[in-house]
Amino acid sequence: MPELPEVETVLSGLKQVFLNRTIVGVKINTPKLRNKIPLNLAPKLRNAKVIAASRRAKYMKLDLDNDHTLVVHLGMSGVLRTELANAKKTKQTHDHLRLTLDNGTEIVYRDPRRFGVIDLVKTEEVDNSAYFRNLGPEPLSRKFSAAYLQKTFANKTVPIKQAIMDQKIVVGVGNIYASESLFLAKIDPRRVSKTLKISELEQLVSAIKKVLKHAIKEGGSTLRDYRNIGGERGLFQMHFSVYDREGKVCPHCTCNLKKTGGIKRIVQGGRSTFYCPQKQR
DNA sequence: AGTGTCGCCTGAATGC
DNA sequence: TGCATTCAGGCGACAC
Repeated sequence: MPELPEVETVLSGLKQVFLNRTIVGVKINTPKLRNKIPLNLAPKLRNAKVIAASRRAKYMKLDLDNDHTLVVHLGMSGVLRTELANAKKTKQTHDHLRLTLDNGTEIVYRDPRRFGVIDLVKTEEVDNSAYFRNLGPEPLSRKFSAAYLQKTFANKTVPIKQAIMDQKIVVGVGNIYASESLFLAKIDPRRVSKTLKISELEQLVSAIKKVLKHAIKEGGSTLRDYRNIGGERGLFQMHFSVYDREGKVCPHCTCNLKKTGGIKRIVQGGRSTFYCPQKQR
């Protein structure tokens, strides 16, 4: 669920409450997420101070002052949020982890579908861990360029929509932003990756960067579960051109909706794709 | 090696 | 109203 813009938004909130704070309390309610929360998590977190926080792909990394790094992935339905110590509690059915900081702030990890990850890795080993070892470049870095995609796509027969969601090719782009970026780049999501011309790859790279930056500015997209650390919704869903808009017109549309049927929904790799057959070729 | 399918989980929306 | 079915933003394990 949460893609790069949502994770980036959560991270910036986490930095504000977490950095240079010491964890004084750890409570694990459900150890079984995508992986099991490790047994040494609670003792290692207790009395540790968070000295740095960063994002890689859709993962957050919280570096502690004891040479360990807390790795967090929100999966499909994960929410991290702060609660004041005495605030009225909402239902806690899926609150899997609860951290208490030295100023009384509580941070709760809630994840109904339990596809998320909470793990603890030695800081010096984290970038070589299974989570990070095989990831492609960050989409907002210079390494993610048309030339890079041209090389990477040389023999790729998968549809372009699936290729840009492949975290080995480029990280952070999930189902929503893949559809939105392809619309902005005017590229049909079904196109075989290796058939894209360099000019199209340039459009695509620039569209992905633009869409992600815009979404970060809007605090991400909230369809259902996603919230930032203060419990607020993202706003980028107001700016969707095609995602979740089957049968509607796309922005600046001049076609006859009755004739064309508007935005189309198809399934690729088991996931919904939305696109405009008139504008995307 | 590259590609396609399945399953992990729960909850909300939809259909009968 | 109640029950069954479908779908959801991710990702890794498989089989071919």
